Amino acid sequence: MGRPRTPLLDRERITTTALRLIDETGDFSVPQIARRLGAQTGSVYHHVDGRDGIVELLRERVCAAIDPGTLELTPWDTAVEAWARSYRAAFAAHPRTIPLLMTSPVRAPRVLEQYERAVSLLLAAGFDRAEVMPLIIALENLVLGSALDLAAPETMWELTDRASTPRLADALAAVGEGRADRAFEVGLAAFMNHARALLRPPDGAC
Amino acid sequence: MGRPRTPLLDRERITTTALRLIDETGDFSVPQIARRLGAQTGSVYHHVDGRDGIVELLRERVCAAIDPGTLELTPWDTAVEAWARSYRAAFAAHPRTIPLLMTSPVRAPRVLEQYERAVSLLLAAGFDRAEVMPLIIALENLVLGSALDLAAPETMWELTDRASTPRLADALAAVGEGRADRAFEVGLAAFMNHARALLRPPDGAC
DNA sequence: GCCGTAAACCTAAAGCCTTTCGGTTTTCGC
DNA sequence: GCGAAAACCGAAAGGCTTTAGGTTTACGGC
Repeated sequence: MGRPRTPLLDRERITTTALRLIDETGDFSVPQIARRLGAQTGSVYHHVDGRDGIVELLRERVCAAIDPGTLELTPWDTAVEAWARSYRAAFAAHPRTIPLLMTSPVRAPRVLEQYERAVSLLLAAGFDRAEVMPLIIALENLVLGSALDLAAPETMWELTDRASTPRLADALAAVGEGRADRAFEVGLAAFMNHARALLRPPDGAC
Repeated sequence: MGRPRTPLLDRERITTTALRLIDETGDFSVPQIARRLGAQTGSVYHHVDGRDGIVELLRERVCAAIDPGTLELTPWDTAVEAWARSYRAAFAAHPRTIPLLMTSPVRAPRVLEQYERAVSLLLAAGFDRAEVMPLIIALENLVLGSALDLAAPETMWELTDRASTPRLADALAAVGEGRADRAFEVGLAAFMNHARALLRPPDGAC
Protein backbone atom coordinates (compact mmCIF):
# COMPACT_ATOMS: atom_id res chain seq x y z
CA MET A 1 0.00 0.00 0.00
CA GLY A 2 0.96 3.64 -0.20
CA ARG A 3 1.85 5.41 -3.41
CA PRO A 4 2.28 2.97 -6.33
CA ARG A 5 5.39 3.05 -8.56
CA THR A 6 3.24 3.73 -11.62
CA PRO A 7 0.03 5.68 -11.17
CA LEU A 8 -3.23 3.78 -11.47
CA LEU A 9 -5.52 6.74 -11.92
CA ASP A 10 -5.71 10.00 -13.84
CA ARG A 11 -8.51 12.13 -15.23
CA GLU A 12 -8.07 10.67 -18.66
CA ARG A 13 -8.44 7.06 -17.55
CA ILE A 14 -11.27 7.88 -15.18
CA THR A 15 -13.22 9.57 -17.97
CA THR A 16 -12.62 6.74 -20.41
CA THR A 17 -13.73 4.15 -17.89
CA ALA A 18 -16.85 6.10 -16.97
CA LEU A 19 -17.74 6.46 -20.64
CA ARG A 20 -17.27 2.75 -21.23
CA LEU A 21 -19.47 1.94 -18.25
CA ILE A 22 -22.19 4.23 -19.59
CA ASP A 23 -21.97 2.75 -23.06
CA GLU A 24 -22.30 -0.72 -21.59
CA THR A 25 -24.77 -0.29 -18.76
CA GLY A 26 -26.26 3.16 -19.17
CA ASP A 27 -24.82 4.49 -15.92
CA PHE A 28 -21.66 4.67 -13.86
CA SER A 29 -20.58 4.91 -10.24
CA VAL A 30 -17.35 5.84 -8.56
CA PRO A 31 -16.80 2.38 -7.02
CA GLN A 32 -17.31 0.76 -10.43
CA ILE A 33 -14.67 2.98 -11.97
CA ALA A 34 -12.26 2.26 -9.12
CA ARG A 35 -12.74 -1.49 -9.47
CA ARG A 36 -12.06 -1.45 -13.20
CA LEU A 37 -8.87 0.51 -12.63
CA GLY A 38 -7.72 -1.64 -9.73
CA ALA A 39 -7.95 1.09 -7.12
CA GLN A 40 -10.04 1.86 -4.06
CA THR A 41 -13.12 4.03 -4.26
CA GLY A 42 -11.72 6.89 -2.24
CA SER A 43 -8.66 7.24 -4.44
CA VAL A 44 -10.72 8.47 -7.34
CA TYR A 45 -11.62 11.57 -5.37
CA HIS A 46 -7.98 12.68 -5.42
CA HIS A 47 -8.19 13.21 -9.18
CA VAL A 48 -11.72 14.37 -9.74
CA ASP A 49 -14.23 16.72 -8.17
CA GLY A 50 -16.70 14.04 -7.13
CA ARG A 51 -19.31 12.44 -9.29
CA ASP A 52 -20.42 15.73 -10.78
CA GLY A 53 -16.85 16.43 -11.80
CA ILE A 54 -16.78 13.19 -13.75
CA VAL A 55 -20.00 14.16 -15.50
CA GLU A 56 -18.39 17.42 -16.56
CA LEU A 57 -15.37 15.54 -17.90
CA LEU A 58 -17.73 13.31 -19.84
CA ARG A 59 -19.41 16.32 -21.40
CA GLU A 60 -16.07 17.65 -22.58
CA ARG A 61 -15.06 14.26 -23.91
CA VAL A 62 -18.29 13.75 -25.85
CA CYS A 63 -18.44 17.32 -27.13
CA ALA A 64 -14.86 17.16 -28.35
CA ALA A 65 -16.23 15.17 -31.29
CA ILE A 66 -18.29 18.12 -32.50
CA ASP A 67 -16.48 19.59 -35.47
CA PRO A 68 -16.01 23.32 -34.87
CA GLY A 69 -15.00 23.73 -38.49
CA THR A 70 -18.58 23.28 -39.61
CA LEU A 71 -19.36 26.76 -38.35
CA GLU A 72 -16.82 28.22 -40.81
CA LEU A 73 -18.70 26.97 -43.85
CA THR A 74 -20.62 29.27 -46.16
CA PRO A 75 -23.32 30.18 -46.65
CA TRP A 76 -24.68 30.40 -43.13
CA ASP A 77 -27.40 27.78 -43.59
CA THR A 78 -24.89 25.21 -44.79
CA ALA A 79 -22.83 25.93 -41.69
CA VAL A 80 -25.76 25.62 -39.30
CA GLU A 81 -26.97 22.41 -40.86
CA ALA A 82 -23.50 20.84 -40.82
CA TRP A 83 -23.02 21.93 -37.20
CA ALA A 84 -26.33 20.34 -36.21
CA ARG A 85 -25.38 17.07 -37.89
CA SER A 86 -21.95 17.02 -36.27
CA TYR A 87 -23.48 17.92 -32.90
CA ARG A 88 -25.95 15.09 -33.17
CA ALA A 89 -23.35 12.61 -34.38
CA ALA A 90 -21.20 13.34 -31.34
CA PHE A 91 -24.02 12.42 -28.99
CA ALA A 92 -25.19 9.55 -31.16
CA ALA A 93 -21.77 7.97 -30.60
CA HIS A 94 -22.57 7.75 -26.87
CA PRO A 95 -26.32 8.16 -26.63
CA ARG A 96 -26.62 6.87 -23.09
CA THR A 97 -24.68 9.85 -21.80
CA ILE A 98 -27.51 12.17 -22.75
CA PRO A 99 -29.70 11.66 -19.69
CA LEU A 100 -26.68 12.52 -17.54
CA LEU A 101 -25.57 15.53 -19.53
CA MET A 102 -28.99 17.02 -20.11
CA THR A 103 -29.82 17.81 -16.53
CA SER A 104 -26.74 19.79 -15.57
CA PRO A 105 -25.90 23.17 -17.07
CA VAL A 106 -23.34 23.58 -19.83
CA ARG A 107 -20.14 24.84 -18.25
CA ALA A 108 -17.51 23.39 -20.56
CA PRO A 109 -15.71 26.30 -22.27
CA ARG A 110 -15.24 24.27 -25.42
CA VAL A 111 -19.00 23.99 -25.81
CA LEU A 112 -19.75 27.56 -24.86
CA GLU A 113 -17.29 28.74 -27.47
CA GLN A 114 -19.21 26.92 -30.16
CA TYR A 115 -22.43 28.53 -29.06
CA GLU A 116 -20.63 31.84 -29.19
CA ARG A 117 -19.61 31.16 -32.77
CA ALA A 118 -23.09 30.03 -33.69
CA VAL A 119 -24.52 33.29 -32.34
CA SER A 120 -21.99 35.29 -34.35
CA LEU A 121 -22.83 33.31 -37.45
CA LEU A 122 -26.54 33.97 -37.19
CA LEU A 123 -26.02 37.63 -36.42
CA ALA A 124 -23.76 37.95 -39.47
CA ALA A 125 -26.41 36.22 -41.53
CA GLY A 126 -28.79 39.02 -40.65
CA PHE A 127 -30.90 37.69 -37.83
CA ASP A 128 -32.15 39.94 -35.06
CA ARG A 129 -30.42 39.97 -31.68
CA ALA A 130 -33.60 38.79 -30.01
CA GLU A 131 -34.38 35.94 -32.36
CA VAL A 132 -30.96 34.30 -32.31
CA MET A 133 -31.25 32.43 -29.02
CA PRO A 134 -34.72 31.03 -29.68
CA LEU A 135 -33.37 29.65 -32.95
CA ILE A 136 -30.31 28.12 -31.34
CA ILE A 137 -32.29 26.67 -28.46
CA ALA A 138 -34.84 25.22 -30.85
CA LEU A 139 -32.02 23.61 -32.80
CA GLU A 140 -30.50 22.28 -29.60
CA ASN A 141 -33.83 20.78 -28.57
CA LEU A 142 -33.99 19.09 -31.93
CA VAL A 143 -30.46 17.71 -31.71
CA LEU A 144 -30.65 16.46 -28.13
CA GLY A 145 -34.20 15.21 -28.40
CA SER A 146 -33.45 13.03 -31.38
CA ALA A 147 -30.21 11.86 -29.83
CA LEU A 148 -32.09 10.87 -26.70
CA ASP A 149 -34.50 8.82 -28.74
CA LEU A 150 -31.40 7.08 -30.04
CA ALA A 151 -30.51 6.06 -26.49
CA ALA A 152 -33.48 3.72 -26.10
CA PRO A 153 -33.91 2.58 -29.66
CA GLU A 154 -36.50 -0.12 -29.53
CA THR A 155 -38.29 0.57 -26.29
CA MET A 156 -39.35 4.19 -26.37
CA TRP A 157 -42.91 3.04 -26.80
CA GLU A 158 -43.56 -0.18 -25.01
CA LEU A 159 -46.46 -1.69 -26.88
CA THR A 160 -47.51 -4.34 -24.39
CA ASP A 161 -50.94 -4.49 -25.96
CA ARG A 162 -50.67 -4.04 -29.69
CA ALA A 163 -54.34 -4.70 -30.19
CA SER A 164 -55.32 -1.49 -28.46
CA THR A 165 -53.03 0.62 -30.61
CA PRO A 166 -53.07 -0.99 -34.05
CA ARG A 167 -52.29 2.08 -36.08
CA LEU A 168 -49.41 3.10 -33.84
CA ALA A 169 -47.96 -0.40 -34.09
CA ASP A 170 -48.35 -0.30 -37.85
CA ALA A 171 -46.80 3.13 -38.19
CA LEU A 172 -43.87 2.04 -36.04
CA ALA A 173 -43.39 -1.03 -38.19
CA ALA A 174 -43.60 1.02 -41.37
CA VAL A 175 -40.74 3.29 -40.43
CA GLY A 176 -38.42 0.46 -39.44
CA GLU A 177 -34.87 0.77 -38.14
CA GLY A 178 -33.77 4.33 -38.52
CA ARG A 179 -36.76 6.08 -37.08
CA ALA A 180 -34.72 8.34 -34.84
CA ASP A 181 -32.65 9.33 -37.88
CA ARG A 182 -35.74 10.03 -39.95
CA ALA A 183 -37.26 12.10 -37.20
CA PHE A 184 -34.07 14.11 -37.00
CA GLU A 185 -34.05 14.68 -40.75
CA VAL A 186 -37.67 15.81 -40.68
CA GLY A 187 -37.02 18.14 -37.79
CA LEU A 188 -33.83 19.53 -39.28
CA ALA A 189 -35.43 20.18 -42.66
CA ALA A 190 -38.33 21.93 -40.94
CA PHE A 191 -35.97 24.03 -38.90
CA MET A 192 -33.75 25.05 -41.80
CA ASN A 193 -36.68 25.96 -44.02
CA HIS A 194 -38.21 28.03 -41.26
CA ALA A 195 -34.95 29.79 -40.49
CA ARG A 196 -34.40 30.66 -44.15
CA ALA A 197 -37.96 31.93 -44.40
CA LEU A 198 -37.47 34.06 -41.30
CA LEU A 199 -34.41 35.70 -42.80
CA ARG A 200 -35.95 36.50 -46.18
CA PRO A 201 -39.56 37.32 -45.45
CA PRO A 202 -41.78 36.43 -48.41
CA ASP A 203 -41.90 39.54 -50.59
CA GLY A 204 -45.52 39.48 -51.63
CA ALA A 205 -44.72 39.21 -55.32
CA CYS A 206 -45.43 35.86 -56.80
CA MET B 1 -47.32 -0.42 15.68
CA GLY B 2 -49.32 -2.79 13.54
CA ARG B 3 -52.07 -1.75 11.19
CA PRO B 4 -53.21 1.85 11.82
CA ARG B 5 -56.88 2.76 12.39
CA THR B 6 -56.83 5.05 9.37
CA PRO B 7 -54.48 4.27 6.50
CA LEU B 8 -51.41 6.45 6.11
CA LEU B 9 -50.49 5.48 2.58
CA ASP B 10 -52.10 4.88 -0.78
CA ARG B 11 -50.98 5.23 -4.38
CA GLU B 12 -52.68 8.58 -4.68
CA ARG B 13 -50.89 10.12 -1.72
CA ILE B 14 -47.57 8.54 -2.62
CA THR B 15 -47.75 9.98 -6.13
CA THR B 16 -48.74 13.43 -4.88
CA THR B 17 -45.90 13.47 -2.36
CA ALA B 18 -43.36 12.32 -4.93
CA LEU B 19 -44.51 15.03 -7.33
CA ARG B 20 -44.25 17.68 -4.64
CA LEU B 21 -40.75 16.54 -3.77
CA ILE B 22 -39.72 16.74 -7.41
CA ASP B 23 -41.24 20.18 -7.83
CA GLU B 24 -39.35 21.37 -4.77
CA THR B 25 -36.02 19.60 -4.99
CA GLY B 26 -35.84 18.08 -8.47
CA ASP B 27 -35.79 14.51 -7.22
CA PHE B 28 -37.46 12.11 -4.83
CA SER B 29 -36.65 9.03 -2.82
CA VAL B 30 -38.76 6.41 -1.10
CA PRO B 31 -37.57 7.31 2.41
CA GLN B 32 -38.40 10.97 1.79
CA ILE B 33 -41.93 10.08 0.76
CA ALA B 34 -42.33 7.86 3.80
CA ARG B 35 -41.14 10.58 6.14
CA ARG B 36 -43.57 13.15 4.73
CA LEU B 37 -46.44 10.74 5.15
CA GLY B 38 -45.43 9.68 8.64
CA ALA B 39 -44.67 6.09 7.71
CA GLN B 40 -41.62 3.86 7.51
CA THR B 41 -39.69 3.35 4.30
CA GLY B 42 -40.60 -0.28 3.84
CA SER B 43 -44.32 0.37 4.09
CA VAL B 44 -44.34 2.25 0.81
CA TYR B 45 -43.43 -0.94 -1.01
CA HIS B 46 -46.76 -2.47 -0.04
CA HIS B 47 -48.57 0.02 -2.25
CA VAL B 48 -46.19 0.57 -5.11
CA ASP B 49 -43.93 -1.46 -7.36
CA GLY B 50 -40.67 0.02 -6.13
CA ARG B 51 -39.14 3.28 -7.25
CA ASP B 52 -39.80 2.56 -10.91
CA GLY B 53 -43.45 2.01 -10.12
CA ILE B 54 -43.63 5.47 -8.60
CA VAL B 55 -42.05 6.92 -11.74
CA GLU B 56 -44.74 5.26 -13.80
CA LEU B 57 -47.44 6.70 -11.54
CA LEU B 58 -45.86 10.11 -12.00
CA ARG B 59 -46.00 9.76 -15.75
CA GLU B 60 -49.70 8.99 -15.64
CA ARG B 61 -50.34 11.87 -13.25
CA VAL B 62 -48.48 14.39 -15.39
CA CYS B 63 -49.87 13.13 -18.67
CA ALA B 64 -53.41 13.25 -17.35
CA ALA B 65 -53.22 17.00 -17.93
CA ILE B 66 -52.84 16.55 -21.68
CA ASP B 67 -56.17 17.37 -23.23
CA PRO B 68 -57.20 14.48 -25.49
CA GLY B 69 -59.95 16.65 -26.96
CA THR B 70 -57.39 18.65 -28.91
CA LEU B 71 -56.99 15.75 -31.31
CA GLU B 72 -60.68 16.01 -32.26
CA LEU B 73 -60.29 19.50 -33.67
CA THR B 74 -60.39 20.22 -37.38
CA PRO B 75 -58.59 20.69 -39.61
CA TRP B 76 -55.77 18.31 -38.82
CA ASP B 77 -53.10 20.97 -38.43
CA THR B 78 -55.13 22.84 -35.84
CA ALA B 79 -55.52 19.58 -33.93
CA VAL B 80 -51.82 18.73 -34.04
CA GLU B 81 -50.78 22.21 -32.98
CA ALA B 82 -53.26 22.28 -30.09
CA TRP B 83 -52.15 18.83 -28.99
CA ALA B 84 -48.52 19.89 -28.99
CA ARG B 85 -49.31 22.93 -26.87
CA SER B 86 -51.36 20.94 -24.41
CA TYR B 87 -48.67 18.26 -24.27
CA ARG B 88 -46.03 20.84 -23.52
CA ALA B 89 -48.17 22.66 -20.97
CA ALA B 90 -48.65 19.42 -19.04
CA PHE B 91 -44.90 18.95 -18.67
CA ALA B 92 -44.26 22.63 -18.15
CA ALA B 93 -46.44 22.39 -15.02
CA HIS B 94 -43.88 19.97 -13.56
CA PRO B 95 -40.75 20.45 -15.61
CA ARG B 96 -38.44 18.73 -13.18
CA THR B 97 -40.18 15.41 -13.80
CA ILE B 98 -38.87 15.36 -17.34
CA PRO B 99 -35.41 13.95 -16.63
CA LEU B 100 -37.09 11.11 -14.76
CA LEU B 101 -39.76 10.40 -17.35
CA MET B 102 -37.57 10.73 -20.41
CA THR B 103 -35.31 7.80 -19.75
CA SER B 104 -37.92 5.10 -19.26
CA PRO B 105 -40.18 3.92 -22.05
CA VAL B 106 -43.75 5.08 -22.40
CA ARG B 107 -45.97 2.35 -21.03
CA ALA B 108 -48.94 4.28 -19.74
CA PRO B 109 -51.98 3.27 -21.81
CA ARG B 110 -53.44 6.76 -21.51
CA VAL B 111 -50.42 8.15 -23.37
CA LEU B 112 -50.21 5.38 -25.92
CA GLU B 113 -53.87 5.96 -26.78
CA GLN B 114 -53.13 9.56 -27.61
CA TYR B 115 -50.29 8.55 -29.89
CA GLU B 116 -52.69 6.11 -31.51
CA ARG B 117 -55.13 8.93 -32.14
CA ALA B 118 -52.39 11.18 -33.47
CA VAL B 119 -51.36 8.50 -35.94
CA SER B 120 -54.94 8.11 -37.11
CA LEU B 121 -55.28 11.84 -37.48
CA LEU B 122 -52.20 12.16 -39.66
CA LEU B 123 -53.18 9.16 -41.77
CA ALA B 124 -56.62 10.66 -42.31
CA ALA B 125 -54.98 13.93 -43.28
CA GLY B 126 -53.28 12.13 -46.11
CA PHE B 127 -49.80 11.38 -44.83
CA ASP B 128 -47.96 8.25 -45.85
CA ARG B 129 -47.74 5.29 -43.46
CA ALA B 130 -43.97 5.59 -43.39
CA GLU B 131 -43.78 9.31 -42.74
CA VAL B 132 -46.20 9.45 -39.82
CA MET B 133 -43.88 8.25 -37.07
CA PRO B 134 -40.95 10.49 -38.04
CA LEU B 135 -43.34 13.42 -37.85
CA ILE B 136 -44.73 12.43 -34.47
CA ILE B 137 -41.31 11.68 -33.04
CA ALA B 138 -39.99 15.00 -34.31
CA LEU B 139 -42.90 16.74 -32.63
CA GLU B 140 -42.29 14.83 -29.43
CA ASN B 141 -38.62 15.83 -29.48
CA LEU B 142 -39.70 19.41 -29.85
CA VAL B 143 -42.19 19.24 -26.98
CA LEU B 144 -39.99 17.41 -24.51
CA GLY B 145 -36.85 19.26 -25.45
CA SER B 146 -38.37 22.66 -24.86
CA ALA B 147 -40.04 21.46 -21.67
CA LEU B 148 -36.69 20.22 -20.43
CA ASP B 149 -35.15 23.59 -21.04
CA LEU B 150 -37.91 24.90 -18.83
CA ALA B 151 -36.65 22.71 -16.00
CA ALA B 152 -33.37 24.61 -15.61
CA PRO B 153 -34.51 28.07 -16.59
CA GLU B 154 -31.62 30.31 -15.77
CA THR B 155 -28.72 27.94 -15.65
CA MET B 156 -28.76 25.96 -18.86
CA TRP B 157 -25.69 27.85 -19.96
CA GLU B 158 -23.46 28.73 -17.07
CA LEU B 159 -21.57 31.76 -18.23
CA THR B 160 -18.80 31.83 -15.65
CA ASP B 161 -16.67 33.92 -17.94
CA ARG B 162 -18.84 36.36 -19.84
CA ALA B 163 -15.87 38.05 -21.40
CA SER B 164 -15.01 34.99 -23.46
CA THR B 165 -18.53 34.68 -24.87
CA PRO B 166 -19.78 38.25 -25.29
CA ARG B 167 -22.19 37.64 -28.12
CA LEU B 168 -23.76 34.62 -26.43
CA ALA B 169 -24.21 36.64 -23.25
CA ASP B 170 -25.76 39.46 -25.24
CA ALA B 171 -28.08 37.17 -27.18
CA LEU B 172 -29.20 35.53 -23.95
CA ALA B 173 -29.89 38.92 -22.43
CA ALA B 174 -31.77 40.06 -25.53
CA VAL B 175 -34.28 37.23 -25.37
CA GLY B 176 -35.02 37.71 -21.68
CA GLU B 177 -37.39 35.68 -19.56
CA GLY B 178 -39.41 33.47 -21.83
CA ARG B 179 -36.66 32.07 -23.93
CA ALA B 180 -37.83 28.49 -23.58
CA ASP B 181 -41.29 29.59 -24.69
CA ARG B 182 -39.91 31.44 -27.67
CA ALA B 183 -37.80 28.48 -28.70
CA PHE B 184 -40.88 26.30 -28.52
CA GLU B 185 -42.86 28.71 -30.68
CA VAL B 186 -40.08 28.84 -33.25
CA GLY B 187 -39.81 25.07 -33.32
CA LEU B 188 -43.55 24.53 -33.47
CA ALA B 189 -44.02 27.02 -36.29
CA ALA B 190 -41.20 25.38 -38.21
CA PHE B 191 -42.68 21.96 -37.68
CA MET B 192 -46.21 22.92 -38.69
CA ASN B 193 -45.09 24.73 -41.83
CA HIS B 194 -42.98 21.77 -42.82
CA ALA B 195 -45.77 19.30 -42.18
CA ARG B 196 -48.23 21.33 -44.25
CA ALA B 197 -45.69 21.61 -47.05
CA LEU B 198 -45.13 17.86 -46.97
CA LEU B 199 -48.83 17.19 -47.36
CA ARG B 200 -49.39 19.60 -50.25
CA PRO B 201 -46.23 19.42 -52.32
CA PRO B 202 -45.61 22.72 -54.09
CA ASP B 203 -47.38 22.35 -57.43
CA GLY B 204 -44.93 24.21 -59.61
CA ALA B 205 -47.51 26.79 -60.67
CA CYS B 206 -47.07 30.14 -59.07
C1' DG C 1 -71.05 -12.46 17.85
C1' DC C 2 -66.85 -15.20 16.45
C1' DC C 3 -62.86 -16.37 13.81
C1' DG C 4 -59.72 -16.84 10.03
C1' DT C 5 -57.64 -14.23 6.49
C1' DA C 6 -55.97 -10.36 4.27
C1' DA C 7 -54.44 -5.61 4.61
C1' DA C 8 -51.41 -2.10 6.45
C1' DC C 9 -47.79 -0.98 9.04
C1' DC C 10 -43.20 -1.75 11.64
C1' DT C 11 -38.43 -3.43 12.49
C1' DA C 12 -34.39 -5.07 10.69
C1' DA C 13 -31.07 -6.02 7.53
C1' DA C 14 -28.22 -6.57 3.18
C1' DG C 15 -25.97 -4.27 -0.27
C1' DC C 16 -25.27 -0.49 -3.03
C1' DC C 17 -23.91 4.43 -3.48
C1' DT C 18 -21.29 9.25 -2.38
C1' DT C 19 -18.11 11.57 0.22
C1' DT C 20 -14.63 12.57 3.81
C1' DC C 21 -10.63 11.78 6.73
C1' DG C 22 -6.37 10.09 8.46
C1' DG C 23 -2.49 7.02 7.50
C1' DT C 24 1.35 5.16 4.44
C1' DT C 25 4.46 5.01 0.83
C1' DT C 26 6.74 6.95 -3.10
C1' DT C 27 8.39 10.74 -5.87
C1' DC C 28 10.22 15.23 -6.82
C1' DG C 29 12.19 19.85 -6.20
C1' DC C 30 15.56 22.34 -3.75
C1' DG D 1 19.75 14.53 1.45
C1' DC D 2 15.31 15.98 2.93
C1' DG D 3 10.94 18.07 3.39
C1' DA D 4 6.70 18.47 0.96
C1' DA D 5 3.47 16.95 -2.11
C1' DA D 6 1.33 13.22 -4.69
C1' DA D 7 -1.08 8.88 -4.93
C1' DC D 8 -3.00 5.31 -2.90
C1' DC D 9 -5.28 2.50 1.16
C1' DG D 10 -8.57 1.60 4.96
C1' DA D 11 -12.39 2.86 7.32
C1' DA D 12 -16.35 5.11 8.31
C1' DA D 13 -20.74 8.04 8.14
C1' DG D 14 -24.98 8.55 6.11
C1' DG D 15 -28.19 7.93 2.36
C1' DC D 16 -30.69 5.02 -0.95
C1' DT D 17 -33.35 0.58 -2.76
C1' DT D 18 -35.29 -3.56 -1.74
C1' DT D 19 -36.63 -7.77 0.78
C1' DA D 20 -38.25 -10.51 4.68
C1' DG D 21 -40.61 -11.55 8.75
C1' DG D 22 -43.41 -9.89 12.64
C1' DT D 23 -47.63 -7.39 14.64
C1' DT D 24 -51.94 -5.24 14.79
C1' DT D 25 -56.29 -4.02 12.72
C1' DA D 26 -60.29 -4.62 9.59
C1' DC D 27 -63.52 -7.42 7.14
C1' DG D 28 -66.41 -11.28 5.42
C1' DG D 29 -68.52 -15.70 6.21
C1' DC D 30 -70.90 -18.36 9.42
